[in-house]
Amino acid sequence: MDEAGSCASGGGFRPGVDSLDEPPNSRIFLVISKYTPESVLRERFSPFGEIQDIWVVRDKHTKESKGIAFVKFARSSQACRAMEEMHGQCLSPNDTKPIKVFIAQSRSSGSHRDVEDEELTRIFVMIPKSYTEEDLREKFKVYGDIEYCSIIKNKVTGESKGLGYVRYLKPSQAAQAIENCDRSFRAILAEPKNKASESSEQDYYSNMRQETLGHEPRVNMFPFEQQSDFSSFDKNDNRGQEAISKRLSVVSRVPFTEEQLFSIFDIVPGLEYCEVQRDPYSNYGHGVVQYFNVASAIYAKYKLHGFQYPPGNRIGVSFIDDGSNATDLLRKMATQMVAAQLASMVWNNPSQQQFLQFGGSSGSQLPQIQTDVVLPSCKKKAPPETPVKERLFIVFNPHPLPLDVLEDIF
DNA sequence: CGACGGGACGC
DNA sequence: CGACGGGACGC
Repeated sequence: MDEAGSCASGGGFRPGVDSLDEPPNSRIFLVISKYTPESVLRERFSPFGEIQDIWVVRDKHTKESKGIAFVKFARSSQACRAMEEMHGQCLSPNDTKPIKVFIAQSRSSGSHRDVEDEELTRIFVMIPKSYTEEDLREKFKVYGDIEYCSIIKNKVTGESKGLGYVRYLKPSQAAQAIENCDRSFRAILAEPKNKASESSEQDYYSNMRQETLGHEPRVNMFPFEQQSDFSSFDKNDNRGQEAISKRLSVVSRVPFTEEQLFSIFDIVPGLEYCEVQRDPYSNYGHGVVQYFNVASAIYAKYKLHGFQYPPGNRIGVSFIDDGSNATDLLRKMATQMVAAQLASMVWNNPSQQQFLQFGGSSGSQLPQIQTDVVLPSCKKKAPPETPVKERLFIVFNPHPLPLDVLEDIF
């Protein structure tokens, strides 16, 4: 019997009953080479925790691997850490493609959509009514980097309803909070607030492409006139509890270099500096960028949070609380000032114009698209019949950036 | 007598 | 492109 593999943790795991996803989000879904055997998976994934089951999916008749697998861990935090560290890795030196790792959809859900970090990083807790956001942060910061805390309050009296949210940067941090915080908090993963925007964000990229399809690159015309496009500010608004600052935290499932980070965030004028933070315990890309002013940072956050870089991989952008808490009024003012400031900054900055003209010119400098870039959502790639010259805006070696995406950013 | 269980975000 | 087997039974 395969005792070790299928029945560990004191008889807690019983194949047959639907303990496949107990506790929730403790199983990962892998896209691997067809030639990777189970033994390699066991070897590479056991460091993250107690493996309860490994299953390489095979064709029923030919028994050939379909290049996908499931690994069930005892705890969600183990599965999350395995995902964070192994996504994009090569399991063997002669593998041509890096693997993909996602939290598996629960078997009952029936969906095969990739589970996004958005759904795995926010927890919902019950707290004493006396708690402030700062109290909440103090209690939960031991489990990881908190993006923001919020408390549900009576809208008129302002009194707490004893319910709160904590958003972490990484899924494993939220999972650890749920697993390890005092039971009295009744911590669970929060349901994503807006289901609608979730599905629309899924097509964010392709929608943008459609809007601008057929346009010639307009390197000398910036669509600053249509400033009503700031509707995107509301979409990601965190209801006042996020800190506003010049500093932004950037996370990604795919690691990035300092040069890549710079290239992305230098799109928004006013970038002061950026740095990548090397986390030895995670393969996640993690970085910090700082702008000269709050307005640029706000603009960068709301334009680049959820931005796909490389295509198919969403980066997460959040403010780093530097203590200089901005009030709602300041936030609104800053938001309104952003446009005007940006306009002048762009026009006054020769390198920015040069940057655009360079991108809009010829296809002579097209680099190869790197094959080691993990693209979780391949369906979002440009259709092959589209002329490459019109589709790609090559500034970000090694990752090309579609021009329409750039247009939208500006 | 004596302390369980509940739970959702201003568009 | 890349999503679901195997094994077997108690209040």
